[in-house]
Amino acid sequence: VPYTYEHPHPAVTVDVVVLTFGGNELRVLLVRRAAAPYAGRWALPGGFVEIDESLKRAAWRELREETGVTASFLEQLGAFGHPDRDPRERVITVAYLALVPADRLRVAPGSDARAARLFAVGKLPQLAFDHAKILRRATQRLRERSSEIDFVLQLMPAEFTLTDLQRAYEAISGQLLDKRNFRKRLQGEGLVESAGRLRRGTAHRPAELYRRVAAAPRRAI
Amino acid sequence: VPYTYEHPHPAVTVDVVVLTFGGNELRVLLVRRAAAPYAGRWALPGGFVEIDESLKRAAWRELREETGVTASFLEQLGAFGHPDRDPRERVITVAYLALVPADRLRVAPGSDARAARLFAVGKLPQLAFDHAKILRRATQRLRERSSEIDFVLQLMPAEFTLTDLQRAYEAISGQLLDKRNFRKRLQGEGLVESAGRLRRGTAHRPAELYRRVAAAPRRAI
DNA sequence: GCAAAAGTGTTTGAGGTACACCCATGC
DNA sequence: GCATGGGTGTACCTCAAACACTTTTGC
Repeated sequence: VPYTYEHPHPAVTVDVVVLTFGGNELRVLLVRRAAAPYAGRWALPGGFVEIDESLKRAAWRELREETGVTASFLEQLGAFGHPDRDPRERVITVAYLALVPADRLRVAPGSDARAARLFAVGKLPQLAFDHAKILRRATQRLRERSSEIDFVLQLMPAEFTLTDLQRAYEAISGQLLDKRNFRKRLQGEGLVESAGRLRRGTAHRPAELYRRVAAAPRRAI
Repeated sequence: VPYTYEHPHPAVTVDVVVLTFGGNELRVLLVRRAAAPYAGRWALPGGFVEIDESLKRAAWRELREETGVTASFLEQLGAFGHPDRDPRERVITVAYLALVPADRLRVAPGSDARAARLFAVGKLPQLAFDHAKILRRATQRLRERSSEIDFVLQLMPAEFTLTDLQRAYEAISGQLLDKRNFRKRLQGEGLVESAGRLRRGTAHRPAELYRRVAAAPRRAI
């Protein structure tokens, strides 16, 4: 069934930058393209927006189809619409940033049997389309907002040590922090709480495990 | 000439939130819709993206067509794509924020003879589509970034007094500032310079006029 | 001379930054 | 017992906020 319009219409897609933190570095989820254009290249997961679904819902659906994950955090980065960013036809994409804790991310390619993998943000292969540009925007946004502690907390697994959290901060902001100052800052926020357990099995003093505080208690006036 | 596609394609528009400052309040440029839907309602200036122009260029073109102005500042706010935000067909819009100095804005409706007017952001008529939501996003963005002084400077005319500038700040941020602290802050930035003239004709001591410093001198490392 | 806005420095407090040592565990 | 990262408190410094009086003009 062909669809006809009086004026030319662009196609609209969503692309999702899925970031997580593991192995002491920031990682992004990429899928390998099977079809042309850019067959064989790595790309951000994404796809066409259905005609009756909202943009955010489309991003959420694509994310689930490709990763089986419901992101704890999903925010729009903006629209990218350079006229020849796709060689087939005019395609405008709306990019989203998803933050996913490492332990909730099962990189099992979804319905379409494409390869999917995590890459360290520092060591990327060449990407399809303008996805490198989109990814730069995503990491920039993350850096800008990394001072909001609960932003970075979205990347942490269910239980983590304060040193784990500090490493994530340092990787994102690109600068080293003082351990005592970092912990002092955390105390004031009340966004983490002790899990009451220790991480055993290390060749040194075991670290206390923490978890996110469930519902961010909004401060009253 | 009809255009046909295998899958349904949404229409894509740009809408521009043109903000300026005058009469001691923040103002937005609106146009009155001639045609259905929402005929007679006020709306943000905007229109369809041509098939071979970039999003920013489309925003820039629409802005010029409606106001005859080349904005000194134009930044994307994001995409708005709720499935039934337009009753005709699925329309996804990419919203832009434009900041224009009051003295450069000639509200002369462009080629299409629609009425165009400035409205105080505090006293708006009912708007077409989801434009109220887009406008809220715009003023929020402005507020968030009003701490960057050159952001607010984009709203000022060629020559202004320091009190004018302070009033603009206060209207945007919604809180009153201390005159001496405000001026102290400005000195450190080096973003304004004296125009060497005074604003005469007031019933009190005349104020010194200032202007923006031309090219923002990026600080060296 | 009176009303009205312009212009100008100092003090204080809060928050951020720098910094060093003992502790608990595995091997 | 030694190597390794975990955990803790204080001094200083910088920047933001509070605050009042004199000056210049038009009428």
